[in-house]
Amino acid sequence: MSKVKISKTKIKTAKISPATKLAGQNYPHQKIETKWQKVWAEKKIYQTNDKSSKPKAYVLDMFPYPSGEGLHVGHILGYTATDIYSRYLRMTGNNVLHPMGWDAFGLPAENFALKHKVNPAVSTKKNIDNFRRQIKSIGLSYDWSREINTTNPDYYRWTQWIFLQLYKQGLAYESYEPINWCPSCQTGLANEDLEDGKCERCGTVVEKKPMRQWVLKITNYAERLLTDLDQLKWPESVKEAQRNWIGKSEGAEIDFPLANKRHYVLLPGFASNSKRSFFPWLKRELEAKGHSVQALDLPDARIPNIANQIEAVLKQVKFGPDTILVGHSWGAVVALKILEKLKTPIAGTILVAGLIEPAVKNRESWPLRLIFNWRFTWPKIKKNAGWVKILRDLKDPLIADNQGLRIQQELGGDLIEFEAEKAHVCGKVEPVVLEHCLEKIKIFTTRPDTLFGATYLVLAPEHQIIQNLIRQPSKKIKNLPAIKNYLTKTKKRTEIERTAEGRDKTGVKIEGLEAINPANGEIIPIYIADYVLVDYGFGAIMAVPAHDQRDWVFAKKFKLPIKLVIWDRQKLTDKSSQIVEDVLEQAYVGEGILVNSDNFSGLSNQKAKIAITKFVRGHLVTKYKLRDWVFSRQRYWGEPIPIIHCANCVLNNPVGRGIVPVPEKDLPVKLPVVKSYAPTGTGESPLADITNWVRVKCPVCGAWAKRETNTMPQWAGSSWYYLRFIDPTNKKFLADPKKLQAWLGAGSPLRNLSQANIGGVSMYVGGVEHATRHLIYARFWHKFLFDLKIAPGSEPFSQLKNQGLVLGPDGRKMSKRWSNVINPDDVVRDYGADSLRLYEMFMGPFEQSKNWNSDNLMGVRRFLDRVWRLSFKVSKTDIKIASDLESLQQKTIQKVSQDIENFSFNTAVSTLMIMANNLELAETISRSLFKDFLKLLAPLAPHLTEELWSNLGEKRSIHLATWPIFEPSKIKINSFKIIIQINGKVRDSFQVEVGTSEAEIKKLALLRPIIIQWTKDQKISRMVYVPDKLLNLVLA
RNA sequence: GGGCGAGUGGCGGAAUGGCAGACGCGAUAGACUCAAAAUCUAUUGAUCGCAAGAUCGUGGGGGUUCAAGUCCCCCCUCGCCCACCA
Repeated sequence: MSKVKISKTKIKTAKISPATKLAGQNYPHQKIETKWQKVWAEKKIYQTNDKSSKPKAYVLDMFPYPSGEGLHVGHILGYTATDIYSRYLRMTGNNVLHPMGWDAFGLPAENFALKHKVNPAVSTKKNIDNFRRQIKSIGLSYDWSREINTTNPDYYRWTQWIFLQLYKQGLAYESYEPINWCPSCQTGLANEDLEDGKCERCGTVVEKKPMRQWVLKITNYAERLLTDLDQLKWPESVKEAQRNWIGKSEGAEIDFPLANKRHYVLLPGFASNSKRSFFPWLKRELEAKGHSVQALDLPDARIPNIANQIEAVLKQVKFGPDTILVGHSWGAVVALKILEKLKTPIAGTILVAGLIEPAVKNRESWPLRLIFNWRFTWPKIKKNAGWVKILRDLKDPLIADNQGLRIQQELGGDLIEFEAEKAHVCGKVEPVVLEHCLEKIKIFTTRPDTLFGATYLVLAPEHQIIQNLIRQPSKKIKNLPAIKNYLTKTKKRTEIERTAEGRDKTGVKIEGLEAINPANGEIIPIYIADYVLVDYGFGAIMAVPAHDQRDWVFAKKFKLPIKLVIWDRQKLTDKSSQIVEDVLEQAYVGEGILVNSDNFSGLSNQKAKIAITKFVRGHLVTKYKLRDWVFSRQRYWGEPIPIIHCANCVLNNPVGRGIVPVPEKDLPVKLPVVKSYAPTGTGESPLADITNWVRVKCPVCGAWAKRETNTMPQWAGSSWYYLRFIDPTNKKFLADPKKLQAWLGAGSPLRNLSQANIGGVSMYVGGVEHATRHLIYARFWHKFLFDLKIAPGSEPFSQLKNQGLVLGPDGRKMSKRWSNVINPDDVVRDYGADSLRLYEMFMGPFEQSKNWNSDNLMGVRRFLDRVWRLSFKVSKTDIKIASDLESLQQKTIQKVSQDIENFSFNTAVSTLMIMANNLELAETISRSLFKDFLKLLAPLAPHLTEELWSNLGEKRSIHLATWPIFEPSKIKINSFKIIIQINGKVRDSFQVEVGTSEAEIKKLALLRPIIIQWTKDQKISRMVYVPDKLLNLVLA
């Protein structure tokens, strides 16, 4: 799960102070540490018992991606913290689940393997062994009986199982949309895998490439992913990052009709004519908008002769680039046949309740089945059709249900499925037909209140209208070369160049195409500009330069009109309507009152949002920046997607596209072991070449079929692993629901959340870099499993902490490039695991980034040596403890407990240092006092404390002992110091007995010589007394 | 451009609005030692002063308060994340 990149050379490590500094009275860390690690493993003292009745706590680290570089000191920071926390919770009487595993599928392992010509399975195993050895060497208290590995078929069987459930719920689908393609890694990537338009792995600039992909519909969960954030005890920055990533914005979708006049040709259906159904109404409506309309009657309507019909149409109609052909039912078939005959393309084609096969419901004897030759020359039709819209009545009693999709497969275009006013779209009035006959540009805006100020439209270069424009150039477009030129330039520009260059706005006007502002009927120009993104909203915006800074800049550059429609209530004057550019120096984006907006002028802009949207028949909608999760990788080292493609099933049911999920009983679909797994670069996974693996009998029809050869992305296995730890060896299910309920169900006091019922891991710790990937993906899968009633709560991780970055001694990120990498193995060897652990905790606040400093490491080692020497001063039997030492002990218990609970490990360490310093002053140390001290230190330095504990004759491990109880009554204070301030400045202090009254203290203070000196000749106007602490004398 | 976080000795860092600098590192001096290391003891924010002590001091500027590192406003610097999202 880590982003650590694989190195090719051996890591150079930074120098740490030589071990010789340790000579003298120090403890033998190597001997002690290996000894106790062995004992703990043999006695299995960290194994978690599901059946225990103690309160449960699930403390989890983000499991590592086992890279070839080995464990990083940054990993250890997080792992040590959770280890201390787990040990503390155990000692305070909780049943703690604290497991570890390996997130081992993914690109880096595969790239590493390719480079070194070993199988990724082999190198991965080697890396895991090394990680495990290193982790064990620092004495972390994981329950190793629960170790999991995402590349193990017993594990990924359930990853595949979850995918199948997603598929069955319609949340996994095939897409052919252009996606991010990394030419170096030769695979598609999700949006989340990009950094600055570059591949997050290798830094190569990604391309947009259309290809077949599996995609997960995470967008269905956008709203829940957003709102449930409020209930999580997570760092605010991570929650904010997710809110940002989901990117909710509320606004309106509004249609801008095109201003150009068209010539509509309407063809009626079988046995019908231009006077029936919606034809007369549609003609009237279109003519009212200024278009010309020919509603034709076809000859021989009841026994159609296609040749005659085509001839009749061609005779009456002059087809040109402004023609829009509308065919209803059989008329749609005639329309296609006419398109076959045309020499030049028309503007667009609308097929209403159309068909292309004699697939008609309940009409076996339909005459056209026999007398018509159902063959079409599709490429010719496609070339001439212009834009295509296919309208299908969802309850059509005649036309077979698959015809809409079949036409789309042949012609492309938009398939609109709706419920007609009358069956088979035969109503006198069919608004959906009219709506799609009229050409318009749909835009999304968060500011419908500014609609009257929309002075032009801007389309993304990839917008459908522009694609159509290029394919079927209308003579009315006067600057086609300039448009083409701009599109080519945009294409060449990378994502980075598009966003860099100080965000200089570029664009080009479409000469000869105009739109109508639906609010005021003004005809406005249309521009193409790459600052509009195709995959957000509708890839088109209305530009309101007066109230949007980007539009402002663009309008200034292209000298477009700027029209003020909102103005500050305070500055509102009679002349507001003339303010515009000469006063405005930039867009006015604030709230205000509408001006220049017809009847809406005078309204507050908030109210106008709804009113204006309603006025232009727009809709209030919510949009999200979150995109669906591109889930295929064209690579070898990942979980195979459990899908079979069956050509035979396509024939039987074209709508199903021949996608057959692998039956659950056949899981796991094992990744085949092969010699060559290099990426092909063709957009196919290397698995495609493994013929005997790809070839498989279709589980539905039995014919030979092909396996899906794409694999899952690296983030699949980590999206549910925390569930598997709960029941890692379950053969029947991903985990026993009862155990899931026990460990993740809501209501555990340790989760300590105000809102109940979200459940989840009690404490989850890992790097902040997973804010928008792992942590969003896992929440998505968890919510999905929650909906399936498998997960017991709606959130996977109720509490999250991010460890800060551990930088090199030079303050730079640890990297072989700077030779500043600290190898934990060296530290463990020279200073011991306890020193390493304690040092990392002592470095600074847990969540802050900090530099490595070997001198400071030496400091904590000295502390441990001091504790070692203290043990020689311990009394044989319990002796009386001095009261001030006892008070200190109680304060230490309280502070260390609090600090561990709050992850303030640095101050916990310093508190223990203070205690040790005080113990050192004593001739002999009370046995019970020292034992309590060892317990407090045990979570932080488990080896040394275990050794000293056993030296005191204890037979049972200190880590199974009970945490000392804080007893405030034992804190005995006889006197305390009162600070005397004069005007807030400290001037004096003195000791007073406990119980001295306020009046007495004031009296004593005024008798002090220093105070007399400071206050002489001056009047004390006020005395502020803070009980037991301070007295402030305020002089007049 | 937006969001989040942070600015405190020579360094890492501590401080429920109540003695700024806990604890540790480093440094200086001393003890031990033939010597070194280790260990122990003392000192260690700056300035002035023989001293007692005084003044200044938590990025900068204002404010609230008897009292501000801490709360409020403005500004500067650094780090991280997101970024033409209409």
